[in-house]
Amino acid sequence: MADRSTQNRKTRTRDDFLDAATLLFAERGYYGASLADVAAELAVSKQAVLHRFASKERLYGEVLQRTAEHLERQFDEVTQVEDSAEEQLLAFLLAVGSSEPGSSTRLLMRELLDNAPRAERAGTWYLKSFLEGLIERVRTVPGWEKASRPRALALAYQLLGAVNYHSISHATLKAIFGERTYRSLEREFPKQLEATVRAALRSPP
Amino acid sequence: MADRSTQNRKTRTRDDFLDAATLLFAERGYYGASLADVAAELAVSKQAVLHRFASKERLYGEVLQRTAEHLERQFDEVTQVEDSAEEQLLAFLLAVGSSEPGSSTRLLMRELLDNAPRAERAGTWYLKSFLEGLIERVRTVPGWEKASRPRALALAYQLLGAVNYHSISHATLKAIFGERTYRSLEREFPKQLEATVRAALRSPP
DNA sequence: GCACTTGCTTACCGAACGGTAAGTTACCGA
DNA sequence: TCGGTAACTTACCGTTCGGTAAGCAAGTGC
Repeated sequence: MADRSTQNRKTRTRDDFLDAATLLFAERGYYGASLADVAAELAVSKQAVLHRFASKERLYGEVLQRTAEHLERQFDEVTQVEDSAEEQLLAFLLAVGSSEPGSSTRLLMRELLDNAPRAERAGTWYLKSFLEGLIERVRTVPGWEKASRPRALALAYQLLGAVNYHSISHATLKAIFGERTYRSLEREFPKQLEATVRAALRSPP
Repeated sequence: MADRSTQNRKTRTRDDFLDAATLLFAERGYYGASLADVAAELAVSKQAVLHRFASKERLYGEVLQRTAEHLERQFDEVTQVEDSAEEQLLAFLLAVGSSEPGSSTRLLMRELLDNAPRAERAGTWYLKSFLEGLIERVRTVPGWEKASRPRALALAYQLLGAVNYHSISHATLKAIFGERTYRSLEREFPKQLEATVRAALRSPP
C-alpha cells in the first residue's frame, strides 16, 4: 500500500478515480460528464485521468464493469443469508431500492438507455450473469418451478423496474409533489413494494 | 395551412422539427443529441432550428411538454373506454408498454434521470397532473378506496416502473440474450404484466 | 409596388470537448 | 547512485458545441 502520510504525497488510487467517475456518469450520463469534470472532482488535471485510463470510453467501461460486479455481489450476499427464495428476492429488491442516489441503479439505468446507439458493451455481459441469477431464483419460488425461463425473466424484469424506476426519480418526485408528500411516499414505498413483490410471486402462471 | 405544392417550397412545419427532436432526445439524451443532429435529420441548417426555437433548452422544453401531453391523452382515452378501474389501469399499462421505441417512454425516463442537475423543468408540471390521474384511478379500485394517496402513488409508480423499465431495454436485452430468447420474452412480458398488475391491485393495503 | 414578415442561409465566434506530446517530480529496486 | 517507472503537469491541437450577426428569397398586406 502506498505511503500516503508523507507530506506532499497526494496520489489518488485507482478507486478514487472510479468513484468520482461513477458518480458523475450516474448523475449526468456518458455525454453529460466530461473528463474535465472527473478531474476537477479529484483536483487533478484532465490528463491525469487520461494517464490512468487511456480514453473516456475505457474509463466508462471500467466504471460499468465495477458497478455490475457490485450489484451482483449485493445479490450474492442476500441469497446466502435469507432462507426462502421469496425472502431472498424481497430482501434484494428492498436493498437495491434503498441504496444511495448516484449509485449503481442510476448508472445501469442509463446504460440501458444509452446502449442502443453504441452497440454492445462490456458491462452487458456482467448484467447477463446477474439476470440469469435472478431467473434461477424466481424459479425456485413455490409455484414457479415449471415457469418458462422467459416468463421468469419477465417477472424479474418487472420487479426490477418497479424498484429501479422509483429510485431514479427522487429529485423529480420531490419537485412535483413537494417535500411533505415526497417523504410520505418514501415511507410508503417499501411497504407497497413488499406487497407488490409478494403478490406477484404468489400468483404463479 | 402553408402551400407546400409550389415548387421549391420546402418549409418544415413546427411539428416536423419537434418530431425529429423528440426522436433524437429520446435516443441519445439532452447532451447526446446536438442541434446539428436535429438539423441534419430535416436536411436544414443548424440555424434553422435556432430560428424556430430560440435555444436548445427551449426546444427540449417544448419536446418534453408535447410528450407529456401525449401520454396524458393516451391515459384519458383508455379511462373513457374501459369499464372498471382495474381494467383501465391494465389497458393503459399494456398500451404504454407496447408503444414503439424512441417514443415518450424513453424520453420521460431520461427526464427522470437528467432532471436532477438542471433543477425544475416545465415538463415536470405536466407529469404531475398525469400522476394525479393515476393516483385517483388506483383509489377507485375495490379495496383501495381507503388507501392513502402516497400509498396509491407508490403502487402506481411501481407499475409504471415495471412496464417502462422493460420498454427501454429492448436493445440491451436483445444483446444479452440473443434474438430467440428476446422474442420469447416479448411474448411473455404482456402476460406476466397482466398477472403482476392484477395481483398487486387485488392485494390492497 | 413596396414595406414587412417568415423561414431560412452562410459566415462566424468563443468555449468546451477528447486526445497527443513532452516535460517534471517522486519514489523504488539493483 | 543511477535507471526506470508511476503519477502526474503544462502546452497544445483539431473538432464540435450552442449561439450571434447579417443577409436573402419568397410570400403577404396595404
